[in-house]
Amino acid sequence: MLAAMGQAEAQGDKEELITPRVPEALMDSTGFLLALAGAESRRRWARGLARSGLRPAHYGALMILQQGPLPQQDLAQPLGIDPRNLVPIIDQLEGRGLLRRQPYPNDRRRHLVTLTRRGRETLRSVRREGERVERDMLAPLSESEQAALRVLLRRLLPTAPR
Amino acid sequence: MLAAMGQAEAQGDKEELITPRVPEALMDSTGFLLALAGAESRRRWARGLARSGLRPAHYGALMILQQGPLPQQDLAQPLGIDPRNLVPIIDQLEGRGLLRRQPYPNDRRRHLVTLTRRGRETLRSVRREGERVERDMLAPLSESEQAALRVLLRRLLPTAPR
DNA sequence: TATTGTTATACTCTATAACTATA
DNA sequence: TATAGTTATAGAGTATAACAATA
Repeated sequence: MLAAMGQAEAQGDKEELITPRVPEALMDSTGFLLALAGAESRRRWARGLARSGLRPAHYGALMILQQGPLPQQDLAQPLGIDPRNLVPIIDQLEGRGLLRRQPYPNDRRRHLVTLTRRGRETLRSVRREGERVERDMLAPLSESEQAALRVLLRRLLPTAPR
Repeated sequence: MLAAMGQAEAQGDKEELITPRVPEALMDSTGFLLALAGAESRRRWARGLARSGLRPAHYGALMILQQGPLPQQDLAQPLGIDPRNLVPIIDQLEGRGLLRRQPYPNDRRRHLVTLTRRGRETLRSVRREGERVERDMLAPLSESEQAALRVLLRRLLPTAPR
């Protein structure tokens, strides 16, 4: 069935000779599907956050800092953001009073990034929106399928090199 | 266990009081995991293709056109690329002689994009590299897990709105 | 010498608006 | 009136190079 569609390069004789087919070639590539689904997820997230004036990277940073203060390196790494690109993100969040750079105890090179009270409040409301976006995106999958997907992705990610 | 880590905002007394923890909050969000894994996949693809002077979008376009000529709209859609952003991609590929714009039979607005012989040859070699990248990226998963992931992603994607 | 945070910069990606030619 | 392709442009994301302060 897949082999049957061949090259189809010679153009025939009828009208509508080209019907847009499902791109089997790409659909068989898990890597490409991942990139596609990731872009889609990012797009939806960006749209959902736009109202609050935040972008996906801001959201990610706030989410992680929820668990406690971190130096910028340790914040950048799990976000998949390069430390130098994180600088303006932190700047913006600090400018809005959602977090603070503080001195790191025994190492004056580092800054300890800490959520402010206002940052925690903002996060709470923005989180609800994030959950809505996620529910929408994952709607085609059943609960158990969503769980399976999450497990697979978690096993996939830790290996990701910088 | 999760609740036990609390806010940890007050700084204590010992050295190394902050240990970079796994970001549980984000790891529970399938949407964010998707975006992360997608970005990683894209990054690896970009690196692997760099030698041939191609980028992920080029690769995707060539892969799809393998199945036969298409008008630009029908090429853009499955790639998740906006038609206007596809224009320069097609330009570049055409400039390298990997494909051609041709007249579309009964509708002079459209261009039928067709792989050239050289395009097919290039694709063959680039494909091998792509498969290597994918193998690397998916290495943490077993064969059957990779298949499961592919199935889930395929079910997830068709709904994706533009 | 190596590491943390930073700047400057360039290139890619994605999106907003609007135009041309065809239908 | 609507659609396919296109242009111009701006903003966000990502990467290359290099630097200052500190370890």
